[in-house]
Amino acid sequence: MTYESVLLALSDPTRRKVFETVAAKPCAVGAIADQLPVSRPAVSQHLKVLSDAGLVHVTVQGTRRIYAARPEGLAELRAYLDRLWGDVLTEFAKEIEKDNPA
Amino acid sequence: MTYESVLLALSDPTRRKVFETVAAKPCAVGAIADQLPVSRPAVSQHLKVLSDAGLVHVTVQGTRRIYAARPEGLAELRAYLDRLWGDVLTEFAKEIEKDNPA
DNA sequence: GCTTACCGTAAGGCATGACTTACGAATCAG
DNA sequence: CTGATTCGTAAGTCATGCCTTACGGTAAGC
Repeated sequence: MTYESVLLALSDPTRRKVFETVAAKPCAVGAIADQLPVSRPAVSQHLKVLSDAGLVHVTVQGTRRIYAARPEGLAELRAYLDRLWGDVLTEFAKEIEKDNPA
Repeated sequence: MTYESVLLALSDPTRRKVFETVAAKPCAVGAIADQLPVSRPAVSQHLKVLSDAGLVHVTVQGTRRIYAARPEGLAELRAYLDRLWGDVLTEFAKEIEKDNPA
């Protein structure tokens, strides 16, 4: 939902791998777990965190649940980074100007 | 250095606040701690993590150390996000096309 | 209906991480 | 040279997080 939850969700390596997997191609839980060195429940828990952060969404398909990436989640984080990027560049320019006075 | 360390560094709320503070204006350690509900050593430890991630750099000034934000650190993370953004949008487009066949 | 496949949740263990206080090093003021 | 300021690091505590196994619930196949 917020960029803070997105940041926290993507900070874990295996959870980030889970997201990258579904970002490349929508996938069922078991299929994701097969490609990772963790158990299926672990993947399920990671998917819950990603879902709460708004990074993925589910579509039920029989007993299987297909998870897919959601653009809005990443957009949230990108907006925050762009904001921060502006501040950093502004301060960086001031510093350069201080070293090279007109 | 890597986008992974940057992601991890910015995942903590107070550490993120520390970075936002120096991003707005270069600052000494004590001055940062005064604006936060944590002790000065805690800020020092956060600054070390931020420094290892390449997000800040130091300039010694007598006994004081002025920390400032470093654009390259954020650039690393932005590049990773843009890469991910491309994958997500591509998959998103496929999904739309599947629902609205030509 | 009964079995099988797929999945979420609960409970517990174990490592990691964030914070504190205490201490030591380095610099400036007097 | 002494005292004061500023800071980094060490040691220890305590919470949080990630993973595991165990269980229950739902849908498909025969």
